[in-house]
Amino acid sequence: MPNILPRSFYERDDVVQISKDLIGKVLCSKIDGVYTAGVIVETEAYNGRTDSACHAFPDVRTPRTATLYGKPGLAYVYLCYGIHHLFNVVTNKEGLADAVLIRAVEPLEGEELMVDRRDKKKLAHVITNGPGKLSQALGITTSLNGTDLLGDTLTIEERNIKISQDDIEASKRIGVDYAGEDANLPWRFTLKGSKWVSK
DNA sequence: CTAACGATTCGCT
DNA sequence: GCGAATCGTTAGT
Repeated sequence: MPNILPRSFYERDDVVQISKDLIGKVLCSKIDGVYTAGVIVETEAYNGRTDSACHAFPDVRTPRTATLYGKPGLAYVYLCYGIHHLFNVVTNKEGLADAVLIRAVEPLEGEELMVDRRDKKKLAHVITNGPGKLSQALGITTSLNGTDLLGDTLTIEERNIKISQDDIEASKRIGVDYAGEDANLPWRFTLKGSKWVSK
């Protein structure tokens, strides 16, 4: 029996804390009947009310951001640069647009399928060390936007991988320079020493 | 309806 | 290191 994280995990009001807690958890996908999974090693926090790097800032509802305002534990997937599917987890209470971007995972199950989806020959860090890359490796596309992570297509599970708080490193977020002051917030979290994080 | 642009990646120099 | 690829979303005409 998989140990799926409960809704209450996502419903907490501190999106930064949730981002840290997600390091070491396992992201699983079952697409077209095939299963892949990876350990989350890199995340970023986005706050819809105080953070100008967030799509929903300053608390604007648009067709795209509707998912961010949905209930905690939903997947928010959107297309970036017309090419890349980026995967986020919706957190906080319904009506509050907070989310955690998953930026990198360490392949755990279905490695061959991930390599295949990425059109590569063998397993290497380039397979999943970026938000667009891991989405492709796990088979995540915008058609999964709004999927409940407590269902059976996409889940995040606790597999008792021990992560010490000392092993989590905070740094500036990537690719959000346009956000001015908020671009300097130390809201990116990586697993220290992991070769699977993005550069 | 039109135009500008992005929470990126990849290939070439 | 630099620039193109590529298209949905958004805001403005």
